[in-house]
Amino acid sequence: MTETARGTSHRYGTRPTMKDVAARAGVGLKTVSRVVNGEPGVTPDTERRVQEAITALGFRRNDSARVLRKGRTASIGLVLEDLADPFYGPLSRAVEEVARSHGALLINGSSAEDPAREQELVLALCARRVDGLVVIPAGDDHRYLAPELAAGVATVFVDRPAGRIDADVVLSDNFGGARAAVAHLIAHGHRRIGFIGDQPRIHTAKERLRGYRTAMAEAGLPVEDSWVLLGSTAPDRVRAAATAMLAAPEPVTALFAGNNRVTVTAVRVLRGHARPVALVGFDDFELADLVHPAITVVAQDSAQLGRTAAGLLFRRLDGVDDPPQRLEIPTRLIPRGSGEIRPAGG
Amino acid sequence: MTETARGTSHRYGTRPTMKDVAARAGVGLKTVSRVVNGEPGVTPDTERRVQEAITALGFRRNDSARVLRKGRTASIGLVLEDLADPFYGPLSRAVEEVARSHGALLINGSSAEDPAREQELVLALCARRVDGLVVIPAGDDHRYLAPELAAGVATVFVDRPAGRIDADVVLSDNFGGARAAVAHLIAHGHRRIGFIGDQPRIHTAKERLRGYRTAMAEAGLPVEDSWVLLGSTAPDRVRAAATAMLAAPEPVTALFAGNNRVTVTAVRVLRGHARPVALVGFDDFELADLVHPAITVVAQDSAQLGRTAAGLLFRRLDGVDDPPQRLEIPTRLIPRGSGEIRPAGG
DNA sequence: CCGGCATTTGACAACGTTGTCTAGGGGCTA
DNA sequence: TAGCCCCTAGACAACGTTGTCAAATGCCGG
Repeated sequence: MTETARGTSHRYGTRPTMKDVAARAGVGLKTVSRVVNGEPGVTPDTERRVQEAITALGFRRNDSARVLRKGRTASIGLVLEDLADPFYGPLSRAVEEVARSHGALLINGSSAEDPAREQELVLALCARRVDGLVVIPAGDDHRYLAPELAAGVATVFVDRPAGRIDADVVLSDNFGGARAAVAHLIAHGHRRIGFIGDQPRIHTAKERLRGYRTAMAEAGLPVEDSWVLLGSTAPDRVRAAATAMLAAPEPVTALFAGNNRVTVTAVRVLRGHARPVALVGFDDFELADLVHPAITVVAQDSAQLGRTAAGLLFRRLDGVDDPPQRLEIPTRLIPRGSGEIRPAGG
Repeated sequence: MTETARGTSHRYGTRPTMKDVAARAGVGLKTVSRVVNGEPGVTPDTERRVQEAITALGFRRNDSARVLRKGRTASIGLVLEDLADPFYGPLSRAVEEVARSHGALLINGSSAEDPAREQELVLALCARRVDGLVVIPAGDDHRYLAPELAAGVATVFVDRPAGRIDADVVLSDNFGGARAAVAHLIAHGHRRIGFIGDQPRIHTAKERLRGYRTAMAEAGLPVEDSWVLLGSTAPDRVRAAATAMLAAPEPVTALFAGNNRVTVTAVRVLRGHARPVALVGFDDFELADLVHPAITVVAQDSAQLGRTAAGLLFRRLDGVDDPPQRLEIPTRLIPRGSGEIRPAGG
C-alpha cells in the first residue's frame, strides 16, 4: 500500500506511535514516554518539541501496550442483570463514580439473569485483566472464579451472595425488610396476605419469602399455598396469579409484592378491582407517591449498595487483606397509604 | 522474591502465561496458542495435554497482549450523561445487546453533562483503543475527536448531533414531537401554554423549544416570555417557575414539560393545585398511565435509538464507508388524559 | 585545569500474545 | 523403495509501551 519507511510516517488506519513521535521530534523513544507520562528529567525545550510532534501527529498513547507492560489496567468490571432495570441504574452509576474517583474505567455487561452468560462475561472481563470485579450473581455456583481470585482479581458480590466460594458480598436486608412489610400489613388488620416473588433460586427472593413467612408465623397466622406465587415475574403470570388470589372464595385482603416489577403489575390489577386491597412492594420506584393510593414500599438504597461494594473493592485493590466480609445495607419501610388500607369488613 | 526459574512456575499474583502452559504440557508456545484459539493442526493427544495444563494452572489468555498484537479490541465505548437516568438504561442495554451480538464488550462512562468530562472519557476510551464509540454529547465542540476519526475510530453520536465535526448521528424527532404535543394542547382549547425545558445549549432542548414556538405560531398564538423557562431543571427551580406561571394574573392553562424530570416535578406541582391544568410531557416513563390523571406524553424509543446507533456503528466497523448519516427516530404522542383537560372557563 | 557529581538522554529488554516461516516425520504414489 | 507432499509442531519476530542502565553533557569545588 505504501513504501514510506516505517517510523517516519504513518499509514491511514495506523495510529502514530511513540516511535513516530520520537522520529518527528528528533529525540529518543524514552524521552517521548517521559513527556507523555509527565516524568521529570526533560528540558523545557525538548518537552516543547515533543509536544509539538504529538499534536502534529495526533498521537494518543496505546493503553493496551501500557497495560501489558505495567500489569494494571485501571479498569473494573461490573456484571449485573439488566441495565434497563431502574434498580441497577443508580447502582451502576454509583460504582462508576467510585471507579472514577480512583482513576479507573468501568466495563459492564448484563447477564440477563442467565448463569452461563454471567460466567462468560466474567471470564471475558478477566481475560481483559480488569483489576477487579463487581458482580450481581445470576448463578449460584461461582467456583469457576477460584483461579481468578487466586490470581489476585479482587471481586465483590452485590445484592446476592456468591455460590460455593468465599468472597466479599454486600447485601440489602431482604429478610428484615420483608418481615417489616408483612408485619406492617398485619398491624393494619390483615390476616390473609398474598406474596408474589421471584424464583427461590435467587437469594433475594428466598430471603424475602423467609421474611414473609417469619412475620406471618410471629403473628400466629397460617400461610396457605395458594397465597404464594414464586417463579417468573412476567406480567401475565403475575396478573393471573393476583387475580386468582383475589377471586378465591376466601380471598387475600393484602398483597406483598416481591420486587418492583411485581408491584407495578399488582397496582394495575388492583386498579381494576372493586374492593380496596392493601399492597406493600419491595423496592421503591419513582412516582410511587403519585399513584393513588400512594404505594407503601420497602425501599433499598441501590446506589448505596453500589457505593459500598465499589468502596470495598478498591480497599481490596489497595491491598487490604482481611477475610471476606459480608456487609448488609438496611432497608426502610416507607408508608404511603397502600399498606394502611384495612381489610374490608374486618 | 523467588529464585524459581521463570517459565516453569508462577509466583502468587502473577498469572500463568502461555509459556508456563507450554512448559507444563511439554509443547511449544505456538501450540498452546493454537489450542487456546481453536486453530486447526493440533493432534487430539497434544490438545488434551495442553488443555490439562491450562486447567491445572488456571490459565486465562491475556487479552491485552492479544489486542496489542491484533490491533482490534473487540470493545466499544459508550459515553452518556447519567446511567441512573431511566432514559439511558434501555439505550445502554440496547447498545450492549448489539455489541454482544458482534462479540464485543461495552465500556461505558457518564459525562454528568460536563463537556470537559465527556472529552476526558472519550479520549480515555480512545487510549484503550476501543474499536468504536457511541457518544451522547454533553459538549458542543467535538473537534478534539478529529484525529481519532482519522485514525479509524468509528463514532456515532446519539440523541444530539456532534459539534463542529461531520459524523454519524441518530436523533429523535424532537421538533416534530414537541410540535405535536403543543398542537394537541391547542386542539383542546388552550391558548396560554407554558414550556419548561433544559438549557438551550442542549440540542434536544433547542429543538423542543422550536417545536413549541412553531406550534404556537402556526395557531397564531403569542408566546409571552414568562411562559418559558429554560436552564437547569432542578426540581426546586422547576417547581418555583411552574407555580409562578400558574399564579400569574393571566395564568397559563397548560404546561408542556421538556423532559421526564420536568414532567414529574410538574405532576407534583399540579397535584397541589386547585384548578385542573393540562400537561403533556416529553419522554414516556413507567407508571405515566397510573398517575391520575394519566399523563399524556411524547414518547421516544430510547432502546431504538441505541439499537440504531450501535447497528450503524458496527456497519462502519464492517467497512461501510458512506458519508456521515443523520438518522431520525420518530416520536409518538400518547394521549392518556392529562393533555385532554380543557382550560377552566374556556 | 581536572575529577566527580548531577542532570538529561537514549539503547535495550521485557510484558504475553499471534503471524510467518521452517523443520521434521509419516503416509502415499510411482 | 525412493520421492513427494501434507500435517504437526516450534523458533522467532513483532505489536507499543515502560523500567533499567549506561552514556554524554555541563557544572562545581579543589
